[in-house]
Amino acid sequence: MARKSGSDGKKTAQVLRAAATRLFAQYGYAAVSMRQIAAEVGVQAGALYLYTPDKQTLLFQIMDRHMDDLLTAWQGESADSPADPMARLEQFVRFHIRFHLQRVDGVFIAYMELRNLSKENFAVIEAKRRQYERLLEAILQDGSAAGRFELCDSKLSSYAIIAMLTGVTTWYRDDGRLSVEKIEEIYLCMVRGLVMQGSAKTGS
Amino acid sequence: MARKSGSDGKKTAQVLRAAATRLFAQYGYAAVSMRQIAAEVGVQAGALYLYTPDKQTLLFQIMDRHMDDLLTAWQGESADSPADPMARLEQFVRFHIRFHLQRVDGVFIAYMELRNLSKENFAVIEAKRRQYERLLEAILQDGSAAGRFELCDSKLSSYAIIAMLTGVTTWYRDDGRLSVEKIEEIYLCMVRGLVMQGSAKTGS
DNA sequence: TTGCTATTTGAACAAATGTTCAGTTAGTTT
DNA sequence: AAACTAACTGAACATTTGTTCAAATAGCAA
Repeated sequence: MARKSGSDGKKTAQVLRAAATRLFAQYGYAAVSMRQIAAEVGVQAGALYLYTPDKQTLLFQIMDRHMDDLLTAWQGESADSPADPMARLEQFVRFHIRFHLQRVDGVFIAYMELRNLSKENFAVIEAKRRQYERLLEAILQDGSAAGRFELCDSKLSSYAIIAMLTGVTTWYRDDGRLSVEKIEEIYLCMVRGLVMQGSAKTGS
Repeated sequence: MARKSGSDGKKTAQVLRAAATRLFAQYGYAAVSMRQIAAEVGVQAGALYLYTPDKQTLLFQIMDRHMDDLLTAWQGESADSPADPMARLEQFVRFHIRFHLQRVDGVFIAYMELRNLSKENFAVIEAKRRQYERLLEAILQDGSAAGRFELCDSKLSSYAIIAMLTGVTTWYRDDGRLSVEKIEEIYLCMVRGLVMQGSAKTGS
């Protein structure tokens, strides 16, 4: 019935976002209640409505922030992009794996909870996902036009590469047998093979 | 309060499974109620408990049946497996894409609803998923041992290939620009490049 | 026709849900 | 010290949830 000692709105907002992200990733949006999230934050459910108009907006803002962070981080990363398409592809692959392994919960939600978004919210997130996918597609098309790649199909190659790269988050463990650097190397190796397919044919 | 005219338990059971599969895939297990499933079946919620002990078991049985169908179908498909590892890999890739595109809802649930399974149910499904993944890993290892593949990493190659193949279900449309056959060819091409990566290096 | 079985209805039950808000206390400003 | 604002509590609200089960009807066998 009272304000808690030491309460700080900014701090609570951050704790709320982190708690909601973790619980949505672990159990799923619809399976987690506002009361559960509140308990994790250390407040009552009613207090959450000081920080979010409703549960749907809470989910949307987590996903939207994740996509914005991803696109912004790539913009910074690619500011000094090399000219060589293979080097740019390498830059993208390393970036994708590194960024995603640092935000496994956010990535998980961004891919798993699309169905729980309202139509309008879905459209916003979908547009940003397509924007990110087009980044890779552009790299692939440039490389193909420059004769550096021999793609099986431009669009499907970008779908396939994104799928395999994002798939890393489904099995990666911090204490696993492979470091992030090693995983980057191995996935780079596989992606090179995938985009250089034509050379593989002539080599056999 | 009465039995419906023309009611047939076997038929209702099949309709229930199909309706639950479609609704779980479209909205998610936790977001769909037994009343919604019942409405889709054309009965009241109480009637569902003649066919399933509870909601969790309904989900589990859908996922379990899907995995059983997948493993059984592969067993039939690979009964006359060619000896050449590349041909066997091709067989697997075609099979995976074809099977998954014929059961998009089932596939979706099998991958998306793991979190909603109880511990015991999860263990059962997880074991079958690993069994399927090992099928591909065995093909890759045999090909590598025979000198036909030059893998970047045996285990990660199988993870990456499964991820990209399964990812097809996230964008495929029946009326899209590509036929299932064409998709198979393109993904085969990409998978070949991925497993022949070493040859690509020496070719450059 | 009678008796039995199968299949369903419809309401009940206990519990949980998202959201609201008057009231209370902590922190800040005057 | 007083006044104001911020941050929370706790209960209420309407609704929904999974599940149960007595009763009713349809289908089938004798």
